[in-house]
Amino acid sequence: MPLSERKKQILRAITHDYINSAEPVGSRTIARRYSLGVSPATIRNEMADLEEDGYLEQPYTSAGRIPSDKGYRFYVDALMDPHKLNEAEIRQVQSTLRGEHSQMGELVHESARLLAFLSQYTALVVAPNLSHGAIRRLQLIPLDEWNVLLVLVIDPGFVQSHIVETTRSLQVEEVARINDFFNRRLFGVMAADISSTLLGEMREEVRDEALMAEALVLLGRGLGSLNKEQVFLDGTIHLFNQPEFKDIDKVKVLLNILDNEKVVWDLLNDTLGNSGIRITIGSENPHEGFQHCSLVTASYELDGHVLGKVGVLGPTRMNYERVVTIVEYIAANLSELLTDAGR
Amino acid sequence: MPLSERKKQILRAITHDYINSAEPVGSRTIARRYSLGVSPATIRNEMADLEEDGYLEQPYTSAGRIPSDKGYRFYVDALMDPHKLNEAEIRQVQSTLRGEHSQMGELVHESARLLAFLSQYTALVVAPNLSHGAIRRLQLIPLDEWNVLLVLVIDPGFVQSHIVETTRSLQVEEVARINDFFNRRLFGVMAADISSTLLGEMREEVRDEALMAEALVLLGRGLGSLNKEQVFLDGTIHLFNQPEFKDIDKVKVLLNILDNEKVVWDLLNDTLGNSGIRITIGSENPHEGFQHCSLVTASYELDGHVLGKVGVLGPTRMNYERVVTIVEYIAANLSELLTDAGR
DNA sequence: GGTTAGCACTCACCCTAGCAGAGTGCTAAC
DNA sequence: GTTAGCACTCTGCTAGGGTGAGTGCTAACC
Repeated sequence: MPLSERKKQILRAITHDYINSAEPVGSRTIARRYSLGVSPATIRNEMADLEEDGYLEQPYTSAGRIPSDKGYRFYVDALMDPHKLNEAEIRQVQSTLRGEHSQMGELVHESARLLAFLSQYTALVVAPNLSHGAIRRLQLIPLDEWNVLLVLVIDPGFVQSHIVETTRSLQVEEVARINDFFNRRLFGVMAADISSTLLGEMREEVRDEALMAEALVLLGRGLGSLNKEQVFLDGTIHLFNQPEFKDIDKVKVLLNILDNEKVVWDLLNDTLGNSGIRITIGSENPHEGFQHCSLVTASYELDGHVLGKVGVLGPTRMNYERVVTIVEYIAANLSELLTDAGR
Repeated sequence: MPLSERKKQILRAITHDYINSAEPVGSRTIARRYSLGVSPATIRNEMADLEEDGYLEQPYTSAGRIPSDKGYRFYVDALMDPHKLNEAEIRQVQSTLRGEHSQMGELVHESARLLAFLSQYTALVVAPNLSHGAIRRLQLIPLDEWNVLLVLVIDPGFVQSHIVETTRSLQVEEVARINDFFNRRLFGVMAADISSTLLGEMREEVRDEALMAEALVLLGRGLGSLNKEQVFLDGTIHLFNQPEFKDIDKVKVLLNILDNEKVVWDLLNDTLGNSGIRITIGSENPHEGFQHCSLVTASYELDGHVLGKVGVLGPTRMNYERVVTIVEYIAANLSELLTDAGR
């Protein structure tokens, strides 16, 4: 049975109040602060109903009410109003992200900082999986007798470089020939597709040439480290400002979990391919340890392909209205910037 | 007046005990745990003397004693025994640092992780100041009509790359000519020395060639971002395990300070040029906010030049014997690896 | 003169009891 | 269906007393 309009108003009021104060909310407070035109006693009756239906809970007998995970879920889905970023905040995003970034990786890092700063919660960002990007340029640069630098530029401008050892010194013309061959064959190819089959084909083509075969080995070695997905964390310090984490042990547990890149990656990517904003509330989260946390994530994309994720982690009592707006805005900006960079 | 041998023994015993237990140490404990051959009463008398001389202090009347900053200083300078790393630890350092690092920067980052893990305190590392490294290779790679990638390899293998916009599309031969000119003129030159004078000279040489002049502008732009020194922090989580930081506000203050890269940099570098191990205890630290912390730092070097610093930050009640050994060992390993890489 | 036992004293820490305050559920009246 | 009144519950705070670790001092001892 759907909630009456008045119940919705009360649930919204309690959620708002609790998000601001972190204190259980009583019927008097609601009656005083939100003019619903009814007395505390009436609100008390409604609250009892809402609790019975699972939207609210009581930390202990005769305390005020706080929203349950189900309550937050309903609030997020049906009750909250979108928050507007103000002029200064928009300007800050624009200038920070559009500033000079000598490397694309820096842009992603910067996004995490911005996200943490604006939301005042902890920001999580997964850097693009480069193995799904198209190769734009691939070049060997001889350094000295035994070392060459393999530089890989992947759309829309991510640069990876690896120093690799060679078994013999390469001549300038040889390097030129290799570079030429590589770029002719690999321009525009998705890095992940280079795997065994394509390398095999190329090996066929150059069968008779020891030089090229060796170059292919170098390439393979360089591509190997491409799959590593980087996770950026920022603003863990904001956890301490939340009263629910005033107990130092809780923060310790959380930080220990977040130290594990794999976990953070899973956290953000169990929704891979799923674009748009996504909110995970408390117990909805599969990873225990985040039972009292909520996560708001969004993807950033290039040409319709999900490149990576940005997210904000905070207590379930998080300011969803604001966080959703911020995450959405930054993800959109990132997508836009990456697309522009590829032009 | 110098301390008697017995006073030294007692000071050492108290320091050891306090480092282990974090509890003020009483005369009975000392008599029981360390066989000095005297009764608690005698020890009490000696402790009273040590307090009068400023080596010990009492948190409150009729509690045990704890070392003062002066006490720690004396301990560090004259009393402590060097700690030996065990087999497993040595193997771990070797394998972690000597493992595959596609980029030198990763090596530095890895050192911070290792330092934090082994010491169980917070690790601080300043990455090498590249502007003092010799240029080994410098190369433009055309990406598309408007962008080229400037790749800079600096001894002993640090790679920096920047995408720069050009005002016009460059021909293949032009790029080759530029690369050739650059490497001929700049090989082995210290990045910092490229500044205005050398660029000016080069500009003279190519005065009549618009192409080269433009290339020089690109180079200047790329070099600009070289001065930025990166600071790595790791193991901040270990702060929480220290009883002196069980008060969440203290940790918050500390983390807020550490968030500021400039401060961390200053912290490590007020000893720049000064090689060897350095220990800063509590109030010896110029930055207030670190009044209850100690810092153990060492430089890592290349060819006798200080490249950067590694350090460990913990409470004044830190295990100096162990930390000093670890910091020394890792700094030495880093120096060695960097030197080897340059061969 | 240095060392030791004995003793009174101090102070943090822990536990308990009591009190105030916020908020509830229930009942009865509107 | 709504509201006022009231008894009840539970937390958080404060004050008081007991405990224990450790000291400084004094006097006796070698």
